[in-house]
Amino acid sequence: MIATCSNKTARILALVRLIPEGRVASYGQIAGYIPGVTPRMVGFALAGRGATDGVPWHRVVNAQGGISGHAAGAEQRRRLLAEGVAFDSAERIDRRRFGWPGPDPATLVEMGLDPAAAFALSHRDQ
DNA sequence: CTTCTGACGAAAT
DNA sequence: CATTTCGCCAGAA
Repeated sequence: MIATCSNKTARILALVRLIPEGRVASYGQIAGYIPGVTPRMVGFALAGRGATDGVPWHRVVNAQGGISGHAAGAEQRRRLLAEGVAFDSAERIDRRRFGWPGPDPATLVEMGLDPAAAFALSHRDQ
């Protein structure tokens, strides 16, 4: 039950929390599910709170499937490898294999979000 | 109250 | 492929 999601930050974290083990999502992808939220806000949400509390922050990478230059980058990479996520020679993750398809439409509705957004999102990426 | 700053993305050029 | 521009939350000092 996800209530009191007035804050965009809370919704972002809630969404990140849904990413299953062995899969990754991009900042932009997460932002895409929540109207009014930009990829930057996703980054801010994770950085500002040190969201290590039940939130799999390491499963959020940039649009290129890589880890941006941040302090916990090394640990992030290590955690992903431990989950079976592979990096190519350019230190990038193949989103066709490890990318998170997104949450179930029902879950989005439950969170007060629009499933159509997810549809548009999956339609965009290639 | 103000100012600073912090894990990004996409389109245009 | 490199560089620029805009988008505009939230917590700390």
